[in-house]
Amino acid sequence: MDVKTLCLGALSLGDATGYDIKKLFDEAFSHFFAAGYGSIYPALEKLTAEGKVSYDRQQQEKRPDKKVFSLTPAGREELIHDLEATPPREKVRSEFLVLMFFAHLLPPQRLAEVLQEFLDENNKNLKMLEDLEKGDCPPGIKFTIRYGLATTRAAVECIEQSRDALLREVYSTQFAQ
Amino acid sequence: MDVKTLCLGALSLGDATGYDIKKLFDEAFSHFFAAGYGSIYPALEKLTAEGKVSYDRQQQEKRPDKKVFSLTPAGREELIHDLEATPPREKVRSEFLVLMFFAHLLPPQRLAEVLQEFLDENNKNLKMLEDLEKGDCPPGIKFTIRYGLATTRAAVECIEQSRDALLREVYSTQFAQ
DNA sequence: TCGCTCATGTAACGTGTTACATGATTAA
DNA sequence: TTAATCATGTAACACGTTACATGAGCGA
Repeated sequence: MDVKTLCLGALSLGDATGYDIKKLFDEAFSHFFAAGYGSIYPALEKLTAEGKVSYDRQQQEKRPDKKVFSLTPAGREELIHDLEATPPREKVRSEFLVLMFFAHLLPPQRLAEVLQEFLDENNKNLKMLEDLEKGDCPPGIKFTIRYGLATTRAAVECIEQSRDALLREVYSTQFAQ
Repeated sequence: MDVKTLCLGALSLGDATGYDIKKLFDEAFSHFFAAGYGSIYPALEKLTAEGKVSYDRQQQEKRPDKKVFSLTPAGREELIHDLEATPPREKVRSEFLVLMFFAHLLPPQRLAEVLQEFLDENNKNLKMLEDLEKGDCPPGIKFTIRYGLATTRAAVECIEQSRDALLREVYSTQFAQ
């Protein structure tokens, strides 16, 4: 599953421009899939070439032209087949946990900063998810929001509970060096 | 931060072969960073060329030769500088949540399977983490284990609580199509 | 006037994935 | 006899990231 599939998915919710799709990645998809313009626009181009999406060029006053993309029937089929064939995986790449793993190699002040920054980041994400939760949406989408809330809250609680002890212990134990 | 940095980190725990390092990725690092032989061996080669690791070739009876790598002083410095310069990010790529987001496009049976498979996978990871938790290790490492346990348990609970309602609701609501 | 929103895209680069290739030993 | 463990590596490919390039309108 790649950015192309997610673009098909985005368009299954309604017609959209590349710009609109990017916003979807930054909002509704943000806690489980990332993509930037550099992968979205080429993906839409490939999908167009494959006949899985089509677009309508719309001229605008005082704005650059828009390409409003729509899913074609072939695109909808492709999306459904992709989804059916995708095993439910989850891959985390956490630079935060790498830093924690090697916490004893960081200067104490930096370790404290790292914990605070990560906590702030998570709280920001929590706010975004809480806002999303208020909206009305299909049960599948609602589920992704609740899942994000549950795991992020668990992360925040875990850090808040361990932080002080961690800062004290890391530099007093002699495992390192 | 890339596989090279993680290899330096692995070697900061003690000398090791590429094969040993792969095991570390599959065990202690597995819930926050992935790497296969195809990225580990080339990383060790580059680090050798840069003078950040060195190796001792050990002949073995009935086994292929081993290259036992060690961190050089330059490598240890590089590791520390890398860690200090790394912002605490976390990136999730969850094909599972993509499937949930578009749950209404999956056949009911497949949706049930997907939920079960993902739950099984998480329970397997929980067991691995629970085993790791029993061992004695530095506080930073202990923290990564507890963090993994906390977030994975939250995920499992969230799925168990929502699963039945989700399976019922997804196909009865009319948001889709 | 500063920064944000709208709007599209390219090109170079870095990185990682996958499959392949080899092969003996050992425990079930 | 099957699968797992030990042990190393390569090559092609896919994919995504980053930085760059452009530019008007609008609200604070």
